[in-house]
Formats: sequence, C-alpha cells, structure tokens
Amino acid sequence: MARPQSDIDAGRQQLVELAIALIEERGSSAMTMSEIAARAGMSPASFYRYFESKEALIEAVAAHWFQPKVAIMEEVVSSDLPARRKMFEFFARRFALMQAEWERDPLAFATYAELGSENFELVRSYIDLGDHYLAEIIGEAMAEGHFAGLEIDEALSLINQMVNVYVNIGAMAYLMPKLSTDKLARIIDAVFDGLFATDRGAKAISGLRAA
Amino acid sequence: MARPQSDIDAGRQQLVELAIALIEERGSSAMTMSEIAARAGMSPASFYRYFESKEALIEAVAAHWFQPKVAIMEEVVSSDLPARRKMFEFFARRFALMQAEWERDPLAFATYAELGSENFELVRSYIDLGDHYLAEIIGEAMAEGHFAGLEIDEALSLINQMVNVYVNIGAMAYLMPKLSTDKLARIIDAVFDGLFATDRGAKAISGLRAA
Amino acid sequence: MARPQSDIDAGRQQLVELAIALIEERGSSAMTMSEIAARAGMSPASFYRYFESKEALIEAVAAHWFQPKVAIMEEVVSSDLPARRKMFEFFARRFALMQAEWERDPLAFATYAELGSENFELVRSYIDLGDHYLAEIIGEAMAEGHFAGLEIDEALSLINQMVNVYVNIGAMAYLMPKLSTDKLARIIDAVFDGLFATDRGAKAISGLRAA
Amino acid sequence: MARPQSDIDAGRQQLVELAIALIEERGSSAMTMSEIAARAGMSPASFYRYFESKEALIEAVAAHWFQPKVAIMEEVVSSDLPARRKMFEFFARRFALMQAEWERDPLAFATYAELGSENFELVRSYIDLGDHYLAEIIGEAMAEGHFAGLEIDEALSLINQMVNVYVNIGAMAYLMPKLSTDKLARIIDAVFDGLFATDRGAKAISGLRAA
DNA sequence: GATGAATGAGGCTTCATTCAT
DNA sequence: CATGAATGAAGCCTCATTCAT
Repeated sequence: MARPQSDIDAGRQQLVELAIALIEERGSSAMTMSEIAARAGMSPASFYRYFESKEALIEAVAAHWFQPKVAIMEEVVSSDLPARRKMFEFFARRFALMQAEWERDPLAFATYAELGSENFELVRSYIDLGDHYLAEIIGEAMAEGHFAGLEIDEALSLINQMVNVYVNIGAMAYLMPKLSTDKLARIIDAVFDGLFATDRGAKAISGLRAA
Repeated sequence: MARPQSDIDAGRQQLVELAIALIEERGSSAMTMSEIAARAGMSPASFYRYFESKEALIEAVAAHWFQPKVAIMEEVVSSDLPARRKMFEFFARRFALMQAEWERDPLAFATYAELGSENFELVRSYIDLGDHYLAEIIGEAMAEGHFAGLEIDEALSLINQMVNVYVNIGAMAYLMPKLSTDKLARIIDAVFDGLFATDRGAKAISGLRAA
Repeated sequence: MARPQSDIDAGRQQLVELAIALIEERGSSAMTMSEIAARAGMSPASFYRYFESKEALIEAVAAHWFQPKVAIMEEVVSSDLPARRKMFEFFARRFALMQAEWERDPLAFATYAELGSENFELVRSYIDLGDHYLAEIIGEAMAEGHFAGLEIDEALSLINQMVNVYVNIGAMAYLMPKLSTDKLARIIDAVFDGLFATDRGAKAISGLRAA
Repeated sequence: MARPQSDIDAGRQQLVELAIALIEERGSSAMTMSEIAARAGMSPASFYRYFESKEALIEAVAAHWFQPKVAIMEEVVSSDLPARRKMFEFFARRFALMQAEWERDPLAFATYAELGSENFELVRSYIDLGDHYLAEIIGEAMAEGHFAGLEIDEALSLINQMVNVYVNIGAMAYLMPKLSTDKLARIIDAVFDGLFATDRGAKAISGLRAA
C-alpha cells in the first residue's frame, strides 16, 4: 500500500531532479517532456504516470526549490531571538542559501527566476507565506518598541521593499554579485534605526508634490 | 548605401512598434514573426530583411522600452538639484513613468518584465548605465557630507539594493500596487539618515559571524 | 470449466455496468479501458481476461441497453390485446421507457445513440427482432380486417417508417422534447385509419412519375 | 486580391473533397489531418493554411453535404405547386438524392450520419432551416383547408415525426433499403387524409392513460 | 528586392494493448 | 492467474525559418 505511493513519489522525485538538471544545463526552454522522459529512460507516455501535465511538473520543481527556504523561515520565526536579530536571520539565512546556489551555478539560478516569472501563480503562495512570517516578526519588534507610529501593514510593506532584493529571486539573479550579508545587515539596521512615522526631508518633498 | 540603411532603420522601427502593440494586445506568446510581418503589411520572409532573427527583434524592443528611462536619468543627473533631492528624483521620475505604464496596462508591463527576464543580457547594459549615473549622484552627496565612512562603491551597492524595488521591472510587475512615491521618499530618507559606516546592532552581529 | 465460465460472466456483467456508469457520468469519450478496469478494482491487463477488446465491451453494453426493450416487445406481443391496442402498446411502452431514460439523463441517452451509430452492426439484430414482432402484430391486425390490400411486408415497412421516430434512438436523442405518447397515438391512428392500398392523391402522382 | 482568396478556396475545396474521399474509403475515424494533408501532397502544417482546425474542416464537409439538399428545399418552396404536391416534392426530391447517394455507397452514407451525430450542432441549423420551410408549406396547406383544428406547430411536429425517416440521415443510414418514394407518398397521403384534431381510437386510449 | 507558400521539427497529450514478474 | 508498469503509435497543432518565383 505504501509501496506504490512511494514508487510514484520516487519517480516524481527523479523526474524533478532530471528536470532540474536539464534546466541547469540548457535553460528552461529545453525542459520538454520528451527530453526529461528520455533522460529518465522512459517513454514520453510514461512520464504521465508521474505528472498529470507539464505544469504539474513545474509546480513540483518550484516546490522543490522553495522547500528549504520555507524550512528556514519556520525555524527562524519559531526561535527565541530578539526581534532585530530575528528579522536579520529571517532574511540572512535564506540569502546565504540562495547565494550559495547562485555561486554554484548562476545561470541555473537565473533559469529558476525565469521559471518563476513565467509561472507566477506558483510563486505567489511562497511570497504570501513569507509576508505572513515577516508580519509576525514585525509584531514582535513593535512589542519591543520599534517602528513607532507605523501600522503593521505599512511597516511590512516598507520593509519588504527595502529588503526585496534579498528575497526576490528575479532581482537576485542579476544582482547577486553585489549582495552580501553585511549589506543586508546594514539595511536591517537602517530599517530599525531609520523607519518611523516622523516626516523628514524627502517625505516632506513628496508631500509637497501631492499638494 | 545611406538610403537603404535608413530604409532598413525605418522598417526596424516600424516592426518594433508593431511588436510592442502586439505584445500589449495579446501578450508575449502571441508575438509571432508572421503576425508582426502581417501587421506591417509584409511577408514573413521580408521580416528577415530587417531582423536577422526573432531574438534580434526582441533586443530592439528592449532598447525601445528603456529609451525614455535613460532620458530621465540623463536629465536628472545633469540638473542642478542638491544631492538628496537629485537622488530622489533620479528614482522617483522613472518610477512615476513606470507606474503610469503599469496603470495603463499591468499585463503589458508584466510582459515586458517577462521579456526582460528571458533576455536579461539585454537588460544588463541598462543596469550598468543606471549604476554609472547613480555613482555620480553619490559622489555629489558625499561632497555634501553624506554617507560618512563609506566607499562610493559600497554606498552605490547598498542604495541600489534598498531601492531596487523601484527600479527592477521584474519586481515592480507584481509589487506595483504596494509601491508609491511616498514610500520611495521614506526609503531615500532612510538612505540619507541611516546609511553610514558606524557599526550598530545588526552590523555587529554580522561582523561576529564573519569572525 | 463451468465455474470459471460463470466467474467470467460475472466479471463481464460488472464491467458492463461500470462502463455504463462511466458513460453516464462522463460521456462515451471518457470510456477508457483503464478507467473501467480501475473502477472494477482490477488492472487494465485483467480487463482483457473478460473482454477481448474494447469493441467486445461495447457490444456487451449495447446488449445490456436493449435487453429491457426486448422484454417489453415480448410481453406485448404475447398479450391478449386487440391488434390496434397491441400495436400502440408495442411502441408506447418502449417509448415510455426510453423517454424516462432520456429525462433522467439526456446526455447519457445521446451517448448511447452515438455508441449505436458508431457500432450499428450491433444494432441491426435488434431492429430485425423488432421487425419480426411487429410483423406478427400486423398479421393479427390483418386478420381483424385492417390494412386492406397491402402485403404484410409492405405494411411492416410503411408502419416502421411512420413510427420510426419513436423507435430509433438516434432520432429520439434530439427529438425527444417533441415526442409524446399522444402524438404516437395519433400516428398509430393514422396508420390504422389511413393506411390501405387504394390510390389517392399523392400515390397517384408518385405512380405517374414511375411511369 | 481575388486570386489569393480563390486559391485558398480552391485548397479548401480540394481538402474537403479529399476528406470526403477518405471518409468514404475508410470511415470517419480515418479522417486524420495528417492523412488528408498527405493525400493533398502537403505537410500537415500546411493544412492549417486552409482550415483553422479539424473542426473547421468537418464543418466544411457538412456544408458541402447539405448544400444540394438546401437548394432543393428552396426550389420546391418557391415553386407554384399546390400544397399537397409541394409537401410531397419537398421530401421526395431530397429523398431521391439521398437514396442515390446511399445506393452509390451505403457505408459512406452511414459515415456521414455518424459525422453528423458526432457534430450535432452543425446539423441543427439545417434541421431548423427545414422546419422553417416546412412550416411555410403547412401554412399554405391550411389555407387550402387541411389539418383542420391543428395549430401550425402541432402539425409541423407531427408531420416531422411521421416523415422523419425520410429526412433524418441517421435513420436513413440503416433503413434506406426499406424506403421508397411510393411509401413516402403514402405517408404524405396519410398526413393529409388522417391528420386532424378529432379524437379517435388510439388518441382516446392515450387520453385515458393520462387521466 | 519581395513574397507567398511551404514545411521540418517539435510540443503536449492520450490510450488500447502487452509482458515480465 | 493477476497485475503494475510500460509504451508505440497516434492525434492535433504551432511557428521560426527558407526558397522558388
């Protein structure tokens, strides 16, 4: 009973890995069902025992790619760190992982980015999950007295934007050489030290414009 | 020689515009060579007198899309504004343009983003150009006393990252609803008020790690 | 030998019922061997122990569909009604059954019709059987003085035609909304009151043509 | 200008004829795009210059098949015959044509029937057209005093049913051997002599049932 | 030069049927 | 015996690119 399921699962796993290998070798447009099946030593028809459609395979590839990042988020959020540190780790650990991936194969990384932008619905749920966890951290930070005068959603949105480049695969794909944990740390500091509701220079200019 | 060349250029220009119209109407997957040629009143075969291949056309489309953004950058950089204001305008005006484009047709905007991510070598040169101009502004800002203790490249890199979401089309395509000139203003303020070399909380933690 | 044979029969019966359920749920194009086998809790391979091929299954489905109609015909023919009434019941009862089937699921009904038209050699024997019984009824009617001057075959053929729409599944599939027992009754009346050998208007014209 | 259109038309015409030939040779399931294209000496891809899809080809085949029948209906309806004769010709001439077709190739005829039942929407419009013309004839007949007491729609429905077998291709496909212009003439006579609103035997029985 | 027409190559998907275990 | 697994063969369709005229 468990066996057949796990055989299917094993097959899915293998096909996902082959799809990934193929993508990494030759880009996402090379990811055809025939080629993947051939590499798995099966007929194109057999592929459909494991995945209902090409799209289902892509979903599985995405899930495979995101899985370790999700694990990190969960780990950090449920840890006991203070908020500032927690937020830093929340981004830094995922960044470190993706940076390592990028270093191993920048082109493959870019291909995942492309895959994501072509199948954005698949990516959306992970973004939403990230937002959910980040909001938790922001809540804790506020309880510690940070982000005075900002709504939680406002803070979420601003932080997400400032730090987007350490989260957004599409952006990372071509900015990675310029990204570093140190810089991320500085941005998190700017977030904690520079983000509150009082209007200062630029905000004032922007306010005048709207008038 | 001169005449034919300018005819070729006119043809290229027309084809690019038709390709854009087609993309905006029906998405990038509808951008087939035959359809574009038909709209230009020419045969598919004739298309190849103007562009060597589909890829060559896409390059030209990208150039066409970036041109007004480049114009804005040049205008702002050569203006007489103080550095803080200049940097704000440097990002805000381009953002305003792209926001307007996005509002007119978010799907078309997403299509350009997709086109960019599929052909991002084409995008690289524009990014480099933007970096070049931003470095100039940072230089001016430093002359005015900002970013104490940071190298110009370090500042460039950090600012680019914090503000990336207002520059990166791929990110904008799905974040646009959350972006605003006001928030950009706050980020620029955080840049000018929060970005200098002194180590504080997060940076200290990050420093320990590296040790 | 005896036991296995009856096991085979039970299996065939079950598979036929599952095929029917499947057709009624999802149309004839959904009737794949694998799906039927799966519903029977057997492997596709095992299916072939019961039916030699897909076509053999379809034959069995047709037989199953016709069986109750045959039962009605036999019941009516062997009853003691007078001929006019008997002929009416001969058609009316089967019509009532099929109308009920149609009302329960017109799409399924149409699917049977399609199945029949795609495999109409299978249907032929039932038509022949119906003709046989109808001829008996006509004989009785003639003995009661009806259809003066007509040969039995001639009457059979004419009646079959006039009433075809209450017998032919293909026609019924899309005419059912316009069919009713009342109208059938009127047709049977026209048969008994209007069908005899004397030439009148149209027949005379037709006779001239042939000359 | 006219040329290209007529080239396309010529191609469509040729493909329709080849499709028909193929159907007549090997049944409708043999009608694959590849086979038709091969017979036309073109690649499967080229087929799509002439027809948008398989379905478009089938529509054209149906139109081709129905065209002469429509012509007959129009001719008869606009003629000056008296109503009884007109109705007879309305059915008889079409029947004669289809009978000839059936005699030339009964299997091909059956295949058209199958095609029709698989693509019934295509057939519906021709049925509706026939109803429209028949209603005109019934109107004329009523003006001449026939069908006393019946509504025009009631008469239309009843006549259509009695004569269905001379109109319905699906029914004809396997009844043709028993059909004849003479029998049709008798049915038309039964229509004109036996169809009016007064209740008689069968109708009375049917009435009792409903009570 | 310009083009209408053609197509090779490929993409995704389905399913009746078989065969090693 | 039963079957899980596999697949050959086929189907429909698209499109970048070429070539004879």
